[in-house]
Amino acid sequence: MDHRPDNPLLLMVQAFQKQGSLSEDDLNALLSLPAKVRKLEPSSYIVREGDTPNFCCVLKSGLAYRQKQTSGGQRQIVSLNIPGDALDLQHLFLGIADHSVQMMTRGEVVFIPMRELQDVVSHHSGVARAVSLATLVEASVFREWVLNVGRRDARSRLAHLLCEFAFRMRMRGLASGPGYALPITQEQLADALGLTSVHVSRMLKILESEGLLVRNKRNITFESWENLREIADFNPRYLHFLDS
Amino acid sequence: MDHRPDNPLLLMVQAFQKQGSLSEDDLNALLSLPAKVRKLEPSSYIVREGDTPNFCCVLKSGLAYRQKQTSGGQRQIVSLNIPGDALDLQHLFLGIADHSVQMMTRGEVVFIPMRELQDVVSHHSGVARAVSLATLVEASVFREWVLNVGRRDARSRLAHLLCEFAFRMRMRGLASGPGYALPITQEQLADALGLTSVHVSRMLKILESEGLLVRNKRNITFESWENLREIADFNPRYLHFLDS
DNA sequence: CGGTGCCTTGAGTGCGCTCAATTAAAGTGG
DNA sequence: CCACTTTAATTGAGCGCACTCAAGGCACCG
Repeated sequence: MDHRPDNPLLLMVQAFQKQGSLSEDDLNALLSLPAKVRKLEPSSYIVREGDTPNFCCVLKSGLAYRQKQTSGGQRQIVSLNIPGDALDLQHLFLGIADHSVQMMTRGEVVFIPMRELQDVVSHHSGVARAVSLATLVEASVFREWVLNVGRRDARSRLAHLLCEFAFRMRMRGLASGPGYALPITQEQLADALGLTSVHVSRMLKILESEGLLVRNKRNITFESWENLREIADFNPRYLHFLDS
Repeated sequence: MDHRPDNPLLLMVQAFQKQGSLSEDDLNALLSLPAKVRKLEPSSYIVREGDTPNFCCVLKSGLAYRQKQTSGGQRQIVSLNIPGDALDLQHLFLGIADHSVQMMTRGEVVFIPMRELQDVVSHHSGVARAVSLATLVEASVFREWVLNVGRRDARSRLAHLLCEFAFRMRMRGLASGPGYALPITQEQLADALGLTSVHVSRMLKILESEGLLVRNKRNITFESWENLREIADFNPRYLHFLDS
């Protein structure tokens, strides 16, 4: 049992606990998992499409993303990940990675041997439940992204991503004030939105000129969360925060 | 135990078995679930966004889809479902529905009381595994859709959807020849692709004029699967068919 | 101090949209 | 079975959102 506040899996476990109940036993099993922490540089790969990973990993600090590419090399970021997120739970049951996982910024990743995690999952129904819940919420976010990319114009689409990011950071207790750092290049933002970086630049300028946010280097401050939420058409229901 | 060939859950169970191993015990538990079959008309709702369903359902015949809408009423179809698909496994763990499930065509749906299914899942690890696998494959499809809608042009995007549909039908043994019925309106196709029905009509015409497919009412025949696959940039890896 | 990466801005283009009219097909009821 | 209604598909004309290409600015870093 390892409840030390610096346990590398603590953030993930806290995230699990916010969503559902873990027994004392589940909790200990998770926190006792053998875990190796590695510091990684921006854009280093954690999983490559085509791999069959023998580990699962959890983001401890920094930001990561998952991406797919067309055969023509067009990139689409399909997920942004913040500290506490499990980065590849799918490999517990799926063999071959269908997409790549990469660091967005410098940060730390916790690697857990697949076998050990599988054991814990199969012997602790509370953990199994938490893992299922996490993957289902993730799937819900994918659906919202399909809607976002498919049906919202560039301005709303960008605003939606900003709202989602802020909301998730707050859900996890990683942001408090009206602003947050967004250490993402506009090109990455564009790849997450199905846009070009040029257009993202223009849209950010527009949002700023509308008084919805203020930029300072890569820090973003929301000037009017309600107005931004409105034009983003952001409804956090799909994040399933506490709907048991 | 109910192995009769007309068991309404047979198709789903067969789909599970193709992906992984179910023990005799798992199998019997699934096939013995109380299940109520209902015939439904096109566009009737199975789940509405905001509901908290107390059942899980499986498509027995016909086609269904899942959709989300922007506050402005723009519709995005996020998933097409074929016979044997579970339509709302997410509600096993998530309370409030974040999207709607609707019939595309006339068809039959099997309703399973949530409680009973939860019991089977928690007492049969093979079933739990199969359910996890199914939801993870589903999530993988969502990711591919984000890529499809975000980064492919209209022609490839449409071709990709056609390829995916054909491939999945074949995976499940529901199509054999070079063609298949596609009982979907062009407007629904458009809503699945983030396009307008007008443009879908034009793209279908182009694909036909390129000799890639032939249309006859709503039947589509592939004239050149390889060429269509190429311009669709379709790689079935993301469907995780038999990669254990 | 030059190099490099990222962002910004302008000018011009084009893919997919809107609006609208027409045709074709599928139901529906007498 | 045929007249009528409704729904779906096609086609044209024109527009606009987001793209491409390219130049220039700014910040960070060796």
